[in-house]
Amino acid sequence: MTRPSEITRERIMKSAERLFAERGYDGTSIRAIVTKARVNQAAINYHFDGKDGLYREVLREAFRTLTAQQLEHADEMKALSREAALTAFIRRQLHPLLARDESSRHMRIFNWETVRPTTVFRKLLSEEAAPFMGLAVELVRRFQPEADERTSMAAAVWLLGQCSVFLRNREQLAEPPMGLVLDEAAVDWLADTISRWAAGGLGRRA
Amino acid sequence: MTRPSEITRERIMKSAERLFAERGYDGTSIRAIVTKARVNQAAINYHFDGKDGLYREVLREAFRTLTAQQLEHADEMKALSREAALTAFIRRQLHPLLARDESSRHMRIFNWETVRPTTVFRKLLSEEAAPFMGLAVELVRRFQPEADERTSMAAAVWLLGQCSVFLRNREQLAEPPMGLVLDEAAVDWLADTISRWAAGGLGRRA
DNA sequence: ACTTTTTTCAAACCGCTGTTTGAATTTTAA
DNA sequence: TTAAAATTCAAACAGCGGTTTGAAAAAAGT
Repeated sequence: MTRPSEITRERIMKSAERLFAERGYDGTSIRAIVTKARVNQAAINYHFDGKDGLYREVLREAFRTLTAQQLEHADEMKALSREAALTAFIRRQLHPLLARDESSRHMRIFNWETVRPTTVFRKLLSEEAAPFMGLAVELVRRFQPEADERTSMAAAVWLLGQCSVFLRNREQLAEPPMGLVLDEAAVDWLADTISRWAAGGLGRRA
Repeated sequence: MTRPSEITRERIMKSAERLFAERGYDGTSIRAIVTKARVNQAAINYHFDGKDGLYREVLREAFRTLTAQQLEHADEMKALSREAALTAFIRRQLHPLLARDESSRHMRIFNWETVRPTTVFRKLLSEEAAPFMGLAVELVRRFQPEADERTSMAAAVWLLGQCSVFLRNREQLAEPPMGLVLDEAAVDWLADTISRWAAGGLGRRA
């Protein structure tokens, strides 16, 4: 691997990540990417074997860093009470709301995939989502130790849905008739509130 | 209004609704629409003033029929207990899971909009979502009569999120590592389960 | 019956898409 | 220093996108 080629590779990846997050796969032209990255148009085909290949790389990277954020804290969560662990989990899920950083871009790329999943994405999910889902299932199991597998899985998905609806519709929620502006303080409040509601729901007998 | 022109209008609308639901706005070409509808290509520009105009019509229609489904039952819900009303509401929200009918297509069209809302959609939402959101807020208020406005709104969104995560990710959820196959029986179970969890969460002190 | 309006139609237009090409340039290795 | 490999580059290619056009056909009005 030579140095200069790595540089253009990185420039392309960075620009592509931003544009894919903003406009989605179809909405992003390779001309837009190479202009932003200030590299030649053919570079994408040379380094990534086409637009598909580039997208695959961006997707893998996004998935890796997003789930890593939760998996890193798996151990310390075991030391917490189930309520505290739940709050910590939800807070981390809501993290993309706090900053317009890498994590919020990655989240947006995923949102595009939920409407019409690419085969690349489907495969990625079925191969690598297990650890993350395991974490969520483990968490809800602490509230419902006697629940069967399907119930636990549904509860985990249910929990994630409570977060994703705020992540996904942030802009819409800020406007009327909702008027839910999610600034930093509001996100703190939201994380606590969701935790309480979720814990209340799971706490009762299933 | 002449009869034959109404017929081609309807054919275009029907085909467009299906294709927009399946592939989204950008993913649907007017050539695909006119082929499916078996009308001339220029008909879209003639009847709808372009692809944008056609999409606007489809969107309005989808929104109208979707929210109508809940609003129709607003009165009878007042006669039910809060728990029963919640279950009925959630069951109706999950209805697109039960049949591959109009409602599930309309839901898909909306899902496309959540990633990158069209200005048409933004306007539609801010103008016409109030009655529907009002219904949801009213419902959660029965569990938390003392809650402030922001909390009630957040609770309503929270509630909708618990449903939409299953609506949106149906296909993904069926595959490993989740393995949640949502057939008719499973949807019944899911509606009950979500209602119980949501009621449990809202029931406690906010 | 005839005129006017509405509606359909095939063809063309023009801009944008992802990819390919083959030569020029740079980097690496001997 | 020199030969080979890797990388960059501008240009062209082929196909699809939404829209426009102007004439033909059908329908409505008189």
